[in-house]
Amino acid sequence: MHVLDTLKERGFLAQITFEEELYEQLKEPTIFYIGFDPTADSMHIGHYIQVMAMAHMQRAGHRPIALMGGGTGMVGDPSGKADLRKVLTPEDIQRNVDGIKQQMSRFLEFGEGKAFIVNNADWLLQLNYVEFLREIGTHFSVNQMLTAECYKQRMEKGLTFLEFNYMLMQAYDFLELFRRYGCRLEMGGDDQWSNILAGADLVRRKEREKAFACTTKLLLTSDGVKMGKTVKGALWLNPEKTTPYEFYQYFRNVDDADVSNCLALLTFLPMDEVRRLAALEGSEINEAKRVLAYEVTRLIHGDEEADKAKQAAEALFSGGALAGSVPTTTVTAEALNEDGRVTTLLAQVNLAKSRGAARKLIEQGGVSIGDDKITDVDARITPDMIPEDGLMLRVGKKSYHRLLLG
RNA sequence: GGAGGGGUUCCCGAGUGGCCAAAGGGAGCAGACUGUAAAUCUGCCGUCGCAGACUUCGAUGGUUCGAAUCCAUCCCCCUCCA
Repeated sequence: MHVLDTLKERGFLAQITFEEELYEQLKEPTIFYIGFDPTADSMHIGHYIQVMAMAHMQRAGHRPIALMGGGTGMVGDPSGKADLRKVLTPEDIQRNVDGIKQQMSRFLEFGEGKAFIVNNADWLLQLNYVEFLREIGTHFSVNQMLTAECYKQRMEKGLTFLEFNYMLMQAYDFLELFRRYGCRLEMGGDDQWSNILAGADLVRRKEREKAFACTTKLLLTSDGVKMGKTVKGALWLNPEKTTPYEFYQYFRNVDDADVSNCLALLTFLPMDEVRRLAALEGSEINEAKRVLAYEVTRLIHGDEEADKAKQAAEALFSGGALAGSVPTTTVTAEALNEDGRVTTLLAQVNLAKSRGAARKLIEQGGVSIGDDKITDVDARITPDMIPEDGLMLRVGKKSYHRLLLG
């Protein structure tokens, strides 16, 4: 199956340039790239979808370049953004690049003739302003740029010249990657369409060679909101930022309408299987959600963590035995004797933001100890209440924390 | 550079001297109902908290018994003109 058809079938593709020609091009091994801004030391779920697209491409015999935006990061992409990004130090960027590369290596093969990483700081930071204007600037029409969708929002709010240049820099990246490595295709999120298109155009104009652009759909919920937002912020791939259990639960709880899309985009399950699972109705769709949550967790955190998360979830929600992956805190008898109030403990283990918040949760009937709902705001936990295998604190239906006596 | 209009709690947006921790909506959290879903209904929703206390309305000063609201200066944004 042609890789474009694979990507289409799974719902990755949003826009493509010269579709026919690109089909032909991809019949041969092709070097392509996707850019990532190394603004954090971990990817989140939005990046992950890009990496999945890269993985599909690599499996089809193409060679991925992951471009780190160490240089463009110093300017900041204004597309859809409200504020300037802060400038990162070279050390920050290196650390972030390392973190991201490590996460990517689960999905991409790096090495000789395989995927590789480059940083656009290597060429962008030493550009000469006048030379750049004369070589690149002449190819951009301000009139056209101003009509680009990605600047629309900023045209109403205000756009600085600094950010206005972002498009030129990103376009220049493509040209540079073409010159250095013969890269012919840039992929990216659909919000990058204008920027990506500008790059492909630039290569065609400067080099009179074929260059292509295609964008992937953004991971949106069926309401059109960006997916991957949690109480704590983004849904990160780094287990220290988002635990495998939280990660599992996020997908276990997706909206019915989003199951099909997530399965296709975020897992490698064959499409026949995806269609079968997505067709399940009523409460049966929970089966599909279990598969989704398990598969995605497994791909990102490995079999072992996925098993733990799954077991923990099943144990908690079907009232079975305690499992290993629930967040746990060990408390001493002395500490409990001194202040064993439930409000204090909830705040301590982060199930509630503060004692005041904990108090409100209890007042609303949202807190349980073991299987008993608490109604008394001043309830206490004493050392003898904690059994050998721990005492389960619960807020709402989905947040658990186990107390051990130590 | 000139003229006018703005900056309010996570977001949108009311509030023009005490009744304002600040309407309304959205988001979020909790409860009921469910399928660990959605929709709906209910409660919470600045911080810490038993009461109560403390800090917010672009910034800094001032007027006043009392300011998000009045005055001065400054910063930022928008519109029109140059």
